[in-house]
Formats: sequence, C-alpha cells, structure tokens
Amino acid sequence: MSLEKNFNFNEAEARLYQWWEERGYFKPEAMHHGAAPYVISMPPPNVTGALHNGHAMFVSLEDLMIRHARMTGRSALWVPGTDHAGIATQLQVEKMLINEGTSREAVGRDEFLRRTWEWKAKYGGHIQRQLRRLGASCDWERERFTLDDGLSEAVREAFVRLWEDGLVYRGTRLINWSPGLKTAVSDLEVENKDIEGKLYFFKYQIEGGGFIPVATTRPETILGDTAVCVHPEDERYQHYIGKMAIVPMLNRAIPVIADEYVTREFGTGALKVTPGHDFNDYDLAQRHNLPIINVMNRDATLNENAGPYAGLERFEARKKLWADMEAADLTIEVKPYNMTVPVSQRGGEIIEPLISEQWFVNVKPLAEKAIAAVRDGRIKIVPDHFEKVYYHWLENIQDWCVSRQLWWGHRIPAWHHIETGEVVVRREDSPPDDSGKWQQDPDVLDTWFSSGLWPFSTVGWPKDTADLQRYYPTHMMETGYDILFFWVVRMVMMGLWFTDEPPFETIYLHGLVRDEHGRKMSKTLGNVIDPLEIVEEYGADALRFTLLTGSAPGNDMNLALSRVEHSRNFGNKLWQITRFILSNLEDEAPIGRPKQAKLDLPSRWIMSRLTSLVQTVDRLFANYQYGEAGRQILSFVWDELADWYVEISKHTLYGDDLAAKSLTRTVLCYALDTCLRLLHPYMPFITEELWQAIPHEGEALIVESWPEVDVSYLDAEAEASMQTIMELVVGIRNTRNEYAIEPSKKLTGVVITETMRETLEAYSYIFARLCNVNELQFADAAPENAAVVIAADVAFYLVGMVDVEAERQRLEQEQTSLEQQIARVEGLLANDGFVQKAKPEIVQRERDRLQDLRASYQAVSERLKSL
RNA sequence: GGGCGCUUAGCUCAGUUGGUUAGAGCGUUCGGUUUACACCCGAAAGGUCGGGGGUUCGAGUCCCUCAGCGCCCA
Repeated sequence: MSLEKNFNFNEAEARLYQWWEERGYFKPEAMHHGAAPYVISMPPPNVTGALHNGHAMFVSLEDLMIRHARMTGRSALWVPGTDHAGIATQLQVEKMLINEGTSREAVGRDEFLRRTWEWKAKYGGHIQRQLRRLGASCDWERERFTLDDGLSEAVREAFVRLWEDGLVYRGTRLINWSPGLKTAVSDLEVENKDIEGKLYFFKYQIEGGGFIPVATTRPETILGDTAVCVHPEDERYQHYIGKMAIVPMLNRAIPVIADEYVTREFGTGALKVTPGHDFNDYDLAQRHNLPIINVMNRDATLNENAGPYAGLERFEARKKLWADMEAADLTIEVKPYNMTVPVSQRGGEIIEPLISEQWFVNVKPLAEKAIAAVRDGRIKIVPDHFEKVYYHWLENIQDWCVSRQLWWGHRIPAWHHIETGEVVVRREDSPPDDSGKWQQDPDVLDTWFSSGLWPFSTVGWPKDTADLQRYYPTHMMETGYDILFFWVVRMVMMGLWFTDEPPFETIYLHGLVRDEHGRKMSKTLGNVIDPLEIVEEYGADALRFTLLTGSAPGNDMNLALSRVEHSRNFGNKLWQITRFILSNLEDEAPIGRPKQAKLDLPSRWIMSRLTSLVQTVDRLFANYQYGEAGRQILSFVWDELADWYVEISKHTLYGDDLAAKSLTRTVLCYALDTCLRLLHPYMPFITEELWQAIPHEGEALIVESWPEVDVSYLDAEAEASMQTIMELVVGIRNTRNEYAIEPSKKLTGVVITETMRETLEAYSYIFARLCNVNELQFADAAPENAAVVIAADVAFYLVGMVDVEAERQRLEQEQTSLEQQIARVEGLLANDGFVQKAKPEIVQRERDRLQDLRASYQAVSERLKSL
C-alpha cells in the first residue's frame, strides 16, 4: 500500500467520520458488555448556536477523553445534545416574526411555539453537523434536546419534588428585571459594569422647616422613596430623626429614620430609601417596616405611582423630574461619578430591580450537599484552585428565581384555580380536573433549571431505565470555567438531591479561547477566528492538536494561527514517516513488538525511548495533563523517531543484511503504530488513515487498544551510548558549520576513547550518514591539523581542519565551560546535605556526569597542549 | 472591599511528586533540492524565569511580601 504525497484531510475527514459512525464505534455497545462504562455528558450547545472556539475546545478535550477511555477498554459513552436556550431562541424567532411584519404578541402563544419548533427543525441541526466536522465521537443515537418529552418530564418531576420538599415557593420579591426582554432574570444573569455616571445632590425638605441634603444616581427613584435614613449618631441630622420629609414634586410625607447601615462619610451622609427599586433599600425597609412603592412598569416606563411622570420612559422621567426640581429650587448640584450599573448578561441593557411575583427555589439545602461532595472528595475539581471559588459561591448562595416571563421553555407545572386562587403543582402535564377552571401558570422555567438535570435526564431519569442504571453517575464533566455557577454547580446540587449520587466524579474546567494577543474574540473587534475556517484550511486534527497542546487546565488560551500551522505540519511529518516506512517494507508486514535479543543499538535506544514515552504519557493522562502529554509525543515523533531513528535506519534498510532489515522494519512499524495509538485521541483522522495503511490486525484504530508498557525495553545503557553518539554528531555538524566545510565534503575522523571504541566501530555508518564523516580511525594520540569534538570520554578529531588559532579559541571556551560545570558538580557532591538528602538516583546521576565531564575536560586540555 | 489567576526568549506560550547547562512555535541569522517530507533538513543568536525576602543540600517550581495585568464575587 502506498500513500498520496500529502494528507487530503478535507476528503478523508468526512469519509472516516461517516465510516466510524456507520460501524457503530461511537456507541458504548461497541465494547463487550463486561467493560466498565466511562461516561461524559456533553455540555449542550444552544440550539441557536454556531460553532465557536469554545465548542472546539470542549470537543477536543472531551473527544480526547472519550477516545482514550475507549482505547483503554472502557465502554465509552459521550451523550450529545442541545439546549433550548429560552431567551436566545425566543429572540431569534421574534426577530423573524418582526421581519414578517408581525410579532410574538400578535400571533399568540400557541402559534409562536409552533413557529419556534419549526425554526428549530430547520436550523437546530446546524451545530451538530459542525461538531461532527471536529471528529466528535459521541453517540448520536442517544442525542437529547432539553425540550424533548423525556427531559420535560424530568423537569416536571424535579420541580414537583422540590415543591413537595418545601423548597419551591411563589413570592413577591425584589428581583432583577430585564425591561427589554420583559422577564425576570436570576442574579447570575446580571453583570456589573463600570460607567461614568452622575451623582445628583438635592434637598429633602423637612416638615416644619430645614432640609436634609441627599445624593442619588437615579433621581427617578425619588418618586418611590418611602423614607430618608441617617446615621443615629450623625450630629448634622440627629434633630430630624422622627420628623417627616416631603418627597419632591409628589409632596408625599415620609419618615426620617435612623440606621447604622448609613455611611456618614459617603455622599451627604443621608440616604433616600427606595425599597421598590434597590436591593439594599429593600433590606433596610424590611427592618423598619417601611411600605414599598413600585413606580415602574414592566417596560421601564413609570406607572401611576409616579404621579405627573407616569407614562414616561425611565431616563426621560429622570430628566424631566430633575428639571422640575431645579425649577422648584430643590436641587443642589450634579457631579460626575464613577459607578457600577447592573446590566443584562444578554444584550447589555440596564437591569431594574423590580417588585414582582415569581417562583423561587430555596437552594441552601441542595448547596450544603454540593459543598460536602467536594469536601469529602466524592467530586474532584481540576484544576483544584476552583474548589475555593466553588465553596465561596455555594456558601453565600441566594434563593434562585426560576420563573421567566417567556414562552419558549418548560412551562411551570403549576395550575391556578381561576375562582378560588388555589395553586396545584403536579407531575402530569394537564390540569388537576376538567372543570375548565384551572389555568396553567404562564411562566416558563429558567433554561438552566433543565440543564441542571442533564447528566441524569439524558439517560432516562426519572424513569429507571437501563441506561440510567448503566451510565449514571457519569465520570467526567468537562466544560468552561465561565459556566461553573450557571451549570456545573447546579448539576451537582440537583444530581445529589434527586439521585442521591454525585452526577460525576471529576469536573475538568478549561479556559477561554482568546485571540493571539489575549483579547476576547468579538464581532465588534473583528478578531473572531472561525474554527470551521481553520478546519477548512488546516484540518480538524490541526485545530484539535493546537487547542489541546496550547493550553493548560483552567487557563485561558491565546490561539495563534502559527501554531495551528505547526500542528498541521506535525501531521504532515507523521504522514511522511509513514510513507517512508511503507515504501521500505517490500513484501513484509511486521506486526507486534520486535524481539529484544537481536536489536542493534539504535533500535534498543528507540524502543527504550518509546517505552519511556508511553510511561510519561500515562502518568500525564492520569493527572489530566493532556497538553504536556501531546507535546511529549510530538517531540518524540519529530525529534527522536524522525530526525534520528528513521535517518539511521536507512543504512540497514538500504543494505543487504536481510535479518537486520527485517528487524528494523519491525521496530519502525512498532514505533509508528504505538505513536499513532498515542496520538489518536488528539488527531483522530490522520492517525486512523495512517493506521489503516500500515500493517495491522483489527478493524479500526478508534477501537484498538492503548499501548501497554513493557519495562524490559527500558535500556539505560543504550540510551547513554546513543546520547554520546548524538552529541558527537551534533558537535561534528557544528564544527563543519563553523569551519564552513561544504556539506558534501566527506571527512575522516580519528577517535580516541577508552570505553566506546567497539560501539563506534560498529556504528561508524551513523557518522557517514548523519554528518558525512566516512572514515573512522582509532588512535592513542591526536592527529595534526584536526578540530576536535568531545563527548563523554570520546575525543573525535576531524582531520584536515587547519585553523589552529580558531581551534585554540574554541577549545579554550569549551575548557572554561567544562571547568564551570565540573566545579558546580564537585561542589554539589562535596555537600554532605546533598549526598545524604537527595534521592540516590539523583546523586548517582551527578557522579556519572562528573566522570564524563572530567574525561571531556582531560581530552580538551590535552588537545590544547598539543596545539 | 474579598477571593483567584497571570507575569518565563522580540512575539505567543509550555514547564504538577523541588533535582542536568530552563523548553517549544513563530520571527531573526547562517547553510542546505541527501530517492519520507520545502507542510522540509542542518545549525546559530536570543532569557539575572516581574522586584524583594524566606524555607531547603538544591527554587521557574514551595512560603511571605510588593508591583503590574486580568478574572470572579460583593
């Protein structure tokens, strides 16, 4: 079999993916039934979504984990799916309706939902197709959507159980209101943004004369004030406490109260209290039994409580009120002021605290279980520093506002009796009776409520299905740290509450993918790198390898195209190595490990290095160090296998020792096969394609076994000898460069060595092939007119180098360097602390090194003397 | 205000039980069409690992502290 000159990834990726899928390799049933399951629930992308680098990152990591698990014999299941994304999807469909000249309200709820499902059917499969292009080996037959019947049942079950547990309640509270979306949002969906605002100072007139100066950033809220608050010990205002203040323009009388909550140094030291529109004021009002006045409508216009300002939009009202107050001589001044405003996570509009009746979940009891699960190690977070963040958030958790005034989502399973007002919460998706007197609650649940059930709802919960039995709890939850609170924490809480088990063993958090200079990718900045464009240009393997090796757990990653290009080049390197090997197999098809007894030095060396590589990779995988593992494999393939072993093997392959040829072919095939296995989780396409091309048993690399370590191939002696030979080769190449010897000029070497003579004699061809030294002589004394290269106890003279002065300089430098190194190691070994406390193998390594250094030093010195 | 992270070569980043003379890619310089590869090969230059202090036989790695940057929470 022979290969094309380069990998045609565009053609091969689609073909291989389809083939894997058709063969059923993505299904856990591909493994025999006794195999232990390994399960990952895919973070469901928004059904509206288009693939971005965050998706590419999670696919790369999770597919790597799943493929590795599969190769180690686990029954690997990766459950894919999409999220109905309430707000995002509703906005999309509303936009479509507006373009049609109609609106959500005009068509009505039922028609709107019909149109949304239609929209979903049309565009919803988009992101899945994109995930496939990255090679995601998930079980598409188990794909789920958060609004599926099964998952909807799970949502009702979860809600009802929380209700039965007394943790769900409906109440009128101050909540975060999004005027643009006209829905409540949870605390998490509100971000704080620094802006340059204004601080408005004005007079609160006191009945009976005088005034208290007060400052506010939102004058329109004055209309909802129900008290003025001062510090009880503030001498400036003490005498007003208990008197009544007059609300500007409305002339309502409100009390002046005292509370130590007020900071005397801030602003004027007096506080207006607006419990209907400020969270702190709301708390204060609760303590003082103050009335709550809401002055705002759901669309952020002012309501009838705002008197003459009713009907005005919030910022218009602010202007007009202030102008009127100025005219009435109630204002003092306006100062520029740096402040933070709450903005919507989606869209960025200013969020209004608003009194509203909503559904809440008291999550404290759930949070306690979640804290315990991480504390006692049932759940592990990687990297572990996120544990602190996790605890801190859970320890300060607030009740979760779960109702949304949207149409697209899970309808709250609560029914209101239109006459009695009775509320019934029930599992069935139907009214308690057919009297026609029940109306279902109009609100839907926060999208994250359903995603919180994801690891178990996707495998059948609340039904006790075979999948639930076998594939739950899951093993790995891999996602971005940015949704730790939104999603991961909620899954932990709900998993523990409803299934009594941690929904997964390990939480692995990756960072954000940023642009090359660390800026967040955004359309406005124009620095978005589309992962699909990368896939088109460099291949999915290159993108995956780059994402996997360019980042560390929990750290943001700057994606540079130069690295993607390098990853593609690495794929090409693999491709070319394979072509080389295949073209030299003749009619042999070696499979399996080479017999140790007969291996030559380079083969012993590469087998030892390979064994050590597999050990290293296993160790790194056990610690989730996938990036480092990938880099180690690349380094082995490129810097050791390709640059040294393949080059050296040409001597044997092009020679006529049939047994040696055969053995070398076996080593090459075995090393390549092992590397393809190690790399398969990183670069599934090219490795599968190449593995199919080389001699193999079995159907597909994707279901082949992970390499196993046979420590008997570890060979320190071979590594040391090769090390010396490699140092000599590099030194010779260097010297040739320094002396500007034409690359094609063949040289003669004269070697002085106590310990390496036989080895160098046997492998003299390495010097011929790798640095064009074609003749090797052994001697006891240095030849005339020769430059010397020294490694360990070997002095390797290149005959015919005549620049004595240059040579002297070079050697003197070398001598100085050796002196320094010897001094350092001698110092180390003379230190009792080191010899006694360092590990024996470390001490021995230093002793060996000292021996080599001294031998080299002696050789250099002798040469200098003779010059 | 509290917490977390980052600061390593010109640029972008690795470096996890503390242990060789700290690595890679890109870029720069020099030399190469050797029948696997120019998506290449051979070499070079370039870093007091943010500053200071400490622990240790030994610190890029652990601790303290300061500075700058970023993120999260309030």
